[in-house]
Amino acid sequence: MSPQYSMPSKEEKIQFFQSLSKVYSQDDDDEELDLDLDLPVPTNGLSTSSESAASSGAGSTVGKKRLHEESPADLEQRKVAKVEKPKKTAGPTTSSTRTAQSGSNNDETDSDDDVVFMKSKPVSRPAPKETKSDSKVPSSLVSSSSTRSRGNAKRPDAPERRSTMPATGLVDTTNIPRATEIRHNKKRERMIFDGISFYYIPNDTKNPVRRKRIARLQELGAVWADDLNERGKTTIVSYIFVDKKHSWDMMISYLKGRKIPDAAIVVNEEYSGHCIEFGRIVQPIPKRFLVSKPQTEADSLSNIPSLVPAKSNPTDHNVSPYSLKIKPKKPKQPPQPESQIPDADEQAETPPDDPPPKFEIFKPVEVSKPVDTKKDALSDMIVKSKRIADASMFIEPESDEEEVSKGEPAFSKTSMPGGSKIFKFEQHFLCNKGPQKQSKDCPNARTIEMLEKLLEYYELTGDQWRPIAYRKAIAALKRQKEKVCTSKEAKKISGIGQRIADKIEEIVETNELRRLDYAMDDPNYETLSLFLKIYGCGLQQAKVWISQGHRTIDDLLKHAKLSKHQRIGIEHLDDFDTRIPREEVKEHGEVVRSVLREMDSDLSMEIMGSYRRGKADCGDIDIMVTHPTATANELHKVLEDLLERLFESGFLKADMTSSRRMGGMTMHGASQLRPGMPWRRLDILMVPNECVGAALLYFTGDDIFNRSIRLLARKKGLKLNQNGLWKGRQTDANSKVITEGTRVVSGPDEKAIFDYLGVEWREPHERIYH
DNA sequence: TTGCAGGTTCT
DNA sequence: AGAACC
DNA sequence: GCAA
Ligand SMILES: O=c1ccn([C@H]2C[C@H](O)[C@@H](COP(=O)(O)OP(=O)(O)OP(=O)(O)O)O2)c(=O)[nH]1
Ligand SMILES: [Mg+2]
Repeated sequence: MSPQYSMPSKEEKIQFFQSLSKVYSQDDDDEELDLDLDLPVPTNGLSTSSESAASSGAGSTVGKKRLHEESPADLEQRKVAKVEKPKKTAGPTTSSTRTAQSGSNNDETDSDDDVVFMKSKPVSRPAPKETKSDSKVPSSLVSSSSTRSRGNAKRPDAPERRSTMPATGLVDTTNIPRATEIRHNKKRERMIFDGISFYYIPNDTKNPVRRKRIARLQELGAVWADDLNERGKTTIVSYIFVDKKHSWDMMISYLKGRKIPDAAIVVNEEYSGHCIEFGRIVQPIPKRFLVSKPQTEADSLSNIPSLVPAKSNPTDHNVSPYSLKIKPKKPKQPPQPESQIPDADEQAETPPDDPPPKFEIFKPVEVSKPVDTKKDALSDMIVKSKRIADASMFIEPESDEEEVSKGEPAFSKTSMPGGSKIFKFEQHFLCNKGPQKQSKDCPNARTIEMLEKLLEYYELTGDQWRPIAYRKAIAALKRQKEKVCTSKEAKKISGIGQRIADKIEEIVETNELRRLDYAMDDPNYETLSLFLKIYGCGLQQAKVWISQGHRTIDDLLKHAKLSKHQRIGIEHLDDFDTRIPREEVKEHGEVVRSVLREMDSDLSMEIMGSYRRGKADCGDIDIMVTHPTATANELHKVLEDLLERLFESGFLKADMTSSRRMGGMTMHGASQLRPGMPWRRLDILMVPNECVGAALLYFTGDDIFNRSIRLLARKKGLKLNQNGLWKGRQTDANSKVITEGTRVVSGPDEKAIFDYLGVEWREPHERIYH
């Protein structure tokens, strides 16, 4: 192994935000960029479609990710988060000024939150230099790339620990600093909004992000007005913030005839964050922040087009205008590592709050990795695991950890190839954990809910591993029968380490998580979440679109370059983002089954995926087609034939695997039961008989279970894939076979695989780990 | 410090 | 080769 | 982020 050199410049990575803000920055020397990207800025009414799109699905969940599969809790909170509509229900607050907390209509969820970052550091243009006092710390965001253009990026310093003030519902006027006499708030931030008052459209805190923004405005000195012109009162609104997805017209109707003060400046919701970044109130860039009355229909529409002018980038736009560092080489295998500098500064600073990893535009430039490590490491691991298995034969279970669970507890009988039995070693795998209870009555429901939000956030981050760690931790927590209250208790649970344990304790004690507040504050959070719901759009693509200035689905339709999948994904954003009732899944399956029957009576099929695991609703329809004797080649032809028939019947609406190469055995498309019904994602897999057992295992999932049991196989020196369980099989990073190896288990029996691996059999419905 | 599943398809 | 997805 |  070649250890040390592998630590290249992780700091090369640039925080997404940071780069974005740079792009946008109106700062001195950025002119050219501005031109280049010409950010469109949403705000106006062109976001219509995005609105519907956004509201249709989960408000804040990240689509695709197979994380939580819908729990009542999820729905609940989405509902809350979703409320948007410009209904004019500005609560009848009595006082003329409000606080985000008090105004919150639905705050039982989280009582208060104050976000504070950038504490003492004078935000205003920190000297470009990055106090490099210490070598190691890459200082969260800025640092590394800071050199380029000035570092005006947000530089969240260690957030000050905030006194956990309950601020119970009350109005808590303490939050409303008296303008004149206060220079800094308790967090010692400059009160940049001192003396201004603002009104929000809509003027409530139903939306969590909006609430956050309002709270920030207040923290920095602004006064939240109850009405536009507090008649006879002192407050005269100086700024009107129009929240995302609200157009000028919506604002007018929201105001119901009330007049906009002449002096008021109407800006979009991003403006406040922009000022905070700069550390002072800056002149709003018209195109970016000002919301104005559309001249004429035509005009308003044509305004936007400038967006992606014929400019450069249509295709490979290198994303940031600032050609960031770009990835040097990054040769091999791990396409993208990611996890990044975990802690470094994070924990170094204030333990409680983490560092805000913001979104990064580029992947970390991983540098070369020791290629050879893999083998060595692997063999080491195998050796080690063997040793452990032997040695620990009699150790009792106690701590189980890792992954897959083979169900067995301490003594299992299953015989192994080598005559070994299941021991502690295997128990470490998740598989072993029993099925989890339903989220409903779980004593840790609230904790889980919060951690899931954080998980969602980390997924937007691009970190490859942290989200997995969170999923495992959450899964472990779900399996607990008792409420976990302290970090000490939490840490005992396998899959939960110090960091998450601390968060659990914080959640239990304060019912909130500072890290989360911080995360939600990210201005691109929502846009990123929205784009990621599009089938065919992943994190990288979403970042590119955002860096190009796109903010709504409409922007994408009008100006972005879309792949075939993405186009379909956008057209059916709502459909694909909606889970399918079990009954409907079955109907789709029956359609396929009947067609298969016409083709060859020996063909059979099974509905796999979450359906087979017994879920009440599924994200898609997974179908496996088998034949007792057909060869792969024949199956391929069967698939072509099947698709043609399905297409003709009008059932199959799209084939996103169209250029299926010869020999293709899979199909990914969309089907529709009857006209008018939603399109559903349909996945078909043709499986030759000798692969059926492994395919059953694979296609039943869930994915975490698969990874777990595969890791176990690996630790036993075997390889498990959808075609079988192998010994001596080697593949390259690209999964091209290097050494065939021999298939140790083949055939239609999935149980044989469990047996060979020494994993206790688990029914499909017990294979859920997320 | 290091690994974290293994594969397919499209661009 | 990278990205998205199973 | 967790665990070895
Ligand atoms: O990264 C992955 C994704 C999926 N699978 C397997 C397990 C999964 O059960 C099956 C089908 O994938 P799908 O994405 O349809 O997941 P699901 O389990 O069926 O859940 P959903 O209800 O979201 O469709 O493919 C993996 O092995 N690895
Ligand atoms: Mg599925």
